[in-house]
Amino acid sequence: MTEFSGTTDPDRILPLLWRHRTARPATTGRPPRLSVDDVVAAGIAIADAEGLAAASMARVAARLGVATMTLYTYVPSRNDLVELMVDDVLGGRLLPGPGDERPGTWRDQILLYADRTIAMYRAHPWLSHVSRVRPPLGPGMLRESEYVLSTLGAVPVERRNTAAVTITMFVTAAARHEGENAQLRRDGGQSNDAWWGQRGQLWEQWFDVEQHPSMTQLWNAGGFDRGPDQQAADAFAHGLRLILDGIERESEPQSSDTTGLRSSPMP
Amino acid sequence: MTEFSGTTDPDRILPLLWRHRTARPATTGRPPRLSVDDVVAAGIAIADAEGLAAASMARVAARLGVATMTLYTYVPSRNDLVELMVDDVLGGRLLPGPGDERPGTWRDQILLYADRTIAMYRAHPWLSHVSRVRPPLGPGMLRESEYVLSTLGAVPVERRNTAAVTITMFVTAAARHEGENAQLRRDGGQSNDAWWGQRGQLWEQWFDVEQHPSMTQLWNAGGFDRGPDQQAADAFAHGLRLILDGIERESEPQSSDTTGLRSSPMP
DNA sequence: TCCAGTTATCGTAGGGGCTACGGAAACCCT
DNA sequence: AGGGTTTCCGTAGCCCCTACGATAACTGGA
Repeated sequence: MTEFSGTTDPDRILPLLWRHRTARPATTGRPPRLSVDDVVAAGIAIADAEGLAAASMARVAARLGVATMTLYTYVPSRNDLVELMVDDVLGGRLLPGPGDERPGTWRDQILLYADRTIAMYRAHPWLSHVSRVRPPLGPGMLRESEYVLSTLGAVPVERRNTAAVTITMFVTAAARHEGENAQLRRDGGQSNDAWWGQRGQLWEQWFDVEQHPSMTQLWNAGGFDRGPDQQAADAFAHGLRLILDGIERESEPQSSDTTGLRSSPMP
Repeated sequence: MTEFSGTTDPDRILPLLWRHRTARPATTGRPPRLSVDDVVAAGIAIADAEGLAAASMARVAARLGVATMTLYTYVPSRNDLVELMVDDVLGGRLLPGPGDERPGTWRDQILLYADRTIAMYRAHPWLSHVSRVRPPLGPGMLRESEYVLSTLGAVPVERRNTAAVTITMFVTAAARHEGENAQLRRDGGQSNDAWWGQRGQLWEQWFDVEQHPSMTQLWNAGGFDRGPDQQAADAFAHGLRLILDGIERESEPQSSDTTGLRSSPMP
């Protein structure tokens, strides 16, 4: 199940997210053995390998060779540590910023965003455990917002943000699904297909054909022949295409395709 | 953050999900003080009021007036308890089954599904903490699958399941978002808008205008005037409409709207 | 040299959580 | 009344987060 985050103090977490150097590096006092980046990197490494729950304060500290309580010098709480880990990984997609090279059409730009996001959730499945409703307001998250919006210059401003949020929500949901899948596969040592196979008794022993005629009909027609992972992939590709088609259609000023989103590169 | 579930034994959880009465109610031995339904109901009540984490074995047992370990007579583990809670709540939507009355058009049938699902996540925000990649294979979950598929009779069988999964994934993601929102609002005693307001310093102190031209431009054009909750609602309505439009369009045999999905009621 | 002053390190302890194990309790039937 | 069976639950082990306070390590000035 998913951890959420408790309330965090914006006055503490924002400077951390942006790696604010408190005036000068502080010339007095005992010098630190670690940095915030060290702690975040250790947390990510453990979470990547064994899941977010394994990235406990004790485990992270052990990996860094310090006592558990030492971490609290660098990070206010475990929740804040997770938030830092998330923003770090979000930024790790290296989505093109202003001036950077990028694909020519807005569609390919969105597909780049989608691909990198899915890859990110595959590489860091623990991301799926973190809600993104109130995301970390750090450079990684803002870079995503900027990139997605920058691909939608041809959408009228009144509708542009709705389009961006629609795309972001859909892609994030699909990636989260994929990440949950990867995590379950690793933790249980069992693929999704194997999991379903192990539950074959459902159909013979518990499934009621009378109550589920549409499923039965589709089953007999071979509609479930593709495994659950393929189904999810199909649905993602299909849904994204429908959404992009719709946005494109709604952005055409009249009915022709001489202007508007259709294959318009970034200005 | 989100809890996931560990591996569960299908031979134990499936009979529980379907509330298998082990042959006869067992006439010998000490009679039980509770039922599985009691335990599940208590878990749901606590989770509804205080979140999934609060629904610990100790808290559930206390609410039922028994010792903690007593629960393990009814339920193999806390993970299994959560799975039972989920299937119970999924079934609680009471989506129309075969023969039950339902809206006339497939679109309205899908909207019924979407509305009830969102309402479910609002009423039981803890659902957002549970992955639905390997869902509980109980009556509640199957009822959902049957209903969604039953609305798509006009989609060609080869594409029907993809359409169903696309819709389900999108609606579930939106509902999960809404549930996370409700949970954060309750736990932090703070609305989403208030949360953003509290972080106003982001824009003055940390935000880099040079690096985020598209955001800045849209901000100045009033593109962010609607708060985050309204944006999410807009995106959900918009995305669902685009997906349903696309499915409808792809299901029209030719180009006219005399047959196909367009306003075709269930057979 | 030595001593504040300052910052980092971390041991202890308190409050929760899940659940394996095994003994006690409660009931039916003979 | 006694045996068989099922439920009930106290104990204890292991893990997690973090408040608090004592201690260590370093700088700069006297």
